[in-house]
Amino acid sequence: MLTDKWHFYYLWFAMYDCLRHNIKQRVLLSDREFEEIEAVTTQVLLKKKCSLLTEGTVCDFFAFVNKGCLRSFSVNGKGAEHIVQFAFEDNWISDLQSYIEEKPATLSIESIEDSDILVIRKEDMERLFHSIPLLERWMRLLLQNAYVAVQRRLNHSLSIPAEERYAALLRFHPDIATRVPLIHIAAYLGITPESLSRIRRQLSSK
Amino acid sequence: MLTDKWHFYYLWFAMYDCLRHNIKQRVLLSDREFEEIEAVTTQVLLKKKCSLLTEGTVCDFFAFVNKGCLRSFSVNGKGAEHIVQFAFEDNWISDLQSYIEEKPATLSIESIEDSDILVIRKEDMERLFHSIPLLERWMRLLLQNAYVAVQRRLNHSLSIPAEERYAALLRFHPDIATRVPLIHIAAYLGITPESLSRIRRQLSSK
DNA sequence: CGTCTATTTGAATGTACTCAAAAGCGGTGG
DNA sequence: CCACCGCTTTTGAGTACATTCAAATAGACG
Repeated sequence: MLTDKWHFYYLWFAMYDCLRHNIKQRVLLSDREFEEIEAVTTQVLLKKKCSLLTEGTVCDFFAFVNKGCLRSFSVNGKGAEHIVQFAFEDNWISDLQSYIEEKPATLSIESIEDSDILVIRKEDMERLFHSIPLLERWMRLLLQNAYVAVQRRLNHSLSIPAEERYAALLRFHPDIATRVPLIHIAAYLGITPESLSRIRRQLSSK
Repeated sequence: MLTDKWHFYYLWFAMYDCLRHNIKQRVLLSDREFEEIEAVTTQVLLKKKCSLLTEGTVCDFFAFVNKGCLRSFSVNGKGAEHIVQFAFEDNWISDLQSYIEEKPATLSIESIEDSDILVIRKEDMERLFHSIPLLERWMRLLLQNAYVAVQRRLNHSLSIPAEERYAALLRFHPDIATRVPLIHIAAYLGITPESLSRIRRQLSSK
């Protein structure tokens, strides 16, 4: 999972820039508080197609993507994968259900590209909640956002056809088509790779 | 929306029992704190098929269902309804997106049965967050749950066929088939009423 | 350059949809 | 209390669209 030869280089003071910026969007913390958070983060450098979480183990962490791209997914009885979330730069990813209930994860998390991740363990997170009460609010806001996003996605998956959903996805993430293999986007949209391929042809002929 | 002739009768001390019980599941509050919450709740008695929130108005409240059943739904361009949530007794409902961002709601909320609702307005809620810090945690936990639930539903809607999703819904809410019209359950599952009717026939022949 | 995987294409199949009509059910007023 | 009306649910037939399976092509990587 960890690699020694690697191509992300950070000046010591730049490694947490993205994380700080991300947290600042929701709550205002002091430098000391940021340092407290940074003290409990672990950097994980993942090569493409490496696993950060495997179904069946308890997910005891939150991961922040500094660089690269991860996906969380479940595998059904017939071996088909269903993608719950893509996490690009500046996004958080976890198996919340497993994290909260401390039960074996039903999701797996894997890198799609070589990725640079910051991980915070649950026990550290809980400690942070006590020493930095504002983080409770931060977490609430993060969850609110995540909830609204997944609800919108559910609604769309029920109400609009796959072709439009794909077009909307492209509008929101213009680079997803080049960065993420078609097979994963299909698994995200809930259709077969063949169908998505045909949808692409249709869209490009317009 | 409000009705004068009505068939829910409460002893003064029983009206908030269900609400207290619901909050106690997540955080431990003092009687004084409960009273503070109760002081800002408004009881709303809704007849069947009455509206609590209409698409386009800002949703500035959280509603708790004491008795009865509500649904939140969106209407797409072609007039088709898609149900986001059913809220039975002991459940919360709102248009979180509208509530959070204070923008016009994309959802509507309506009663399915005669219902007894407790409403808390956002401004009061924010005040409560300040005077009862534990409520911040309560809200976080509520959101965590809601998030996990909607994510599971999204995952199921992508990965398992409507027939199994309906069977699972019945296992979780055995009374939904009698309390909620087929047409709404179909709108919840994302299929046509005709298809759900055929699914019912198949299931009952087993 | 060759192998392995991802993507595209084609044809046949099946499932869910639409449209139309009949049956069932609940509520209302005579 | 019963007859009627409107709405919900069921049933049927034809259709459209996504899927499956199979094969060809294109791309990525050592």
